[in-house]
Amino acid sequence: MPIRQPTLTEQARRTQLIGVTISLVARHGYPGTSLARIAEAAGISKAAVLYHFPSKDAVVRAAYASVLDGVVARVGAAVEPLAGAAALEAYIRSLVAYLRENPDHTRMIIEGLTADADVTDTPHSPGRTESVAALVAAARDAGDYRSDVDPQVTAVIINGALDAIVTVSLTDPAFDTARAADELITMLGRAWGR
Amino acid sequence: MPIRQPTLTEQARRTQLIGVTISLVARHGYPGTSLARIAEAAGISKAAVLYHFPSKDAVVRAAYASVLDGVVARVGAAVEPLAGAAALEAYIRSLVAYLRENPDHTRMIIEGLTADADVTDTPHSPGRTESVAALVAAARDAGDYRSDVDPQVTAVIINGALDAIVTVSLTDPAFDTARAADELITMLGRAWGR
DNA sequence: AGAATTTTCTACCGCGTGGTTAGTATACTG
DNA sequence: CAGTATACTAACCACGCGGTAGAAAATTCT
Repeated sequence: MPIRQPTLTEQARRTQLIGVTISLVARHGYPGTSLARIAEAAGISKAAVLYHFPSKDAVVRAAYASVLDGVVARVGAAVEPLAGAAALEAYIRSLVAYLRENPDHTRMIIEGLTADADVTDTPHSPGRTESVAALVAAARDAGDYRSDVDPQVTAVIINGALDAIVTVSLTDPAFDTARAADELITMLGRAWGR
Repeated sequence: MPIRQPTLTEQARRTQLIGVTISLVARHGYPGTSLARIAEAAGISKAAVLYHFPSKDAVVRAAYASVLDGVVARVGAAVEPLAGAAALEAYIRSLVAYLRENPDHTRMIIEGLTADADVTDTPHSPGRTESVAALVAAARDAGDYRSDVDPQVTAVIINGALDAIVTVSLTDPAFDTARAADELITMLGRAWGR
């Protein structure tokens, strides 16, 4: 038996630990999420947690990767079948919708992208700006957007606006995120459409 | 002697402590800024720090208030003499310029507005969205912007875009923040101007 | 049933945290 | 010169942190 196949309980525990870690980070932030709290929330001891993961940091990183996978899958599915400006609009709408539906994941991501610049430098998904810039460039090349649009700068603005929309919606549940997304799309259309 | 007037050294120590705290937060983030590190950076003992401030938290809060006062003063001076869309544009440009010139203050502010939602709830300047919304509404009422602009949503988008521009500029010094600010202003003008 | 392995717990370790206490130079003041 | 407020330091405290050691359950395999 050259490879170790994960046991059933192993799999279950890992997903459970990832789950409780996500909600803990959502509730208490990164620094407030200690090994003891993770263990307590999962109903096991600290040592048991470190039996399934090499370190507390690994648990948090696994949880972060998990939520990131989720949002990437959802947004990817929404964007992939489309092209041009429609793809960019699908990105905006699907991202806002997903994060609206999963506030815990949202908290986790927001905490994550402002991770301390201590030893571990930015896990800050490095390709996000580039991905959106590519969508903007595609919309331009498809003839939907003016040729003088700056994909890089526009992408930064779009992502910033999205983060703000989601962040506000966390503290103000009455905030209409779908409407805000539409407003952003309208702005983009008026500014760069042709 | 009903009121205590601060001594000269008292004043000096306080400003010094605030200064080192700002750079510490900028370098190591909020959680990485401990009382011992503040004391060491200032060249005095922990107890001496707590002699001038009631708690470590008070030091950090004072430092945060200090940088906030600075940016408010600068942006306020730039915005005040103007009106309509010009005031909003001055807000955008002066904010970006100030934060570009004071990266340490920027780090501090960015760390601060993502403060842990633990016990201390958001110091997240609550009036920022409202202030910008007021500027947008003023631009609308002055006839510079369409009457169907939504000040609240637009303010959220603007502030988010600004945060993103500043954040990117921190990790990518080559990023042209002034150009990005102009781009944002152009977008706003095309979308809502008349 | 018995052996082997997977999973878990209790107890502990060293460390860094924010904060306190007692004592001590210094300097100003009556 | 005595008295007092200022501005500090060294030592200490309790606590929560991530992580480890070894034994004890639980589970699975033969």
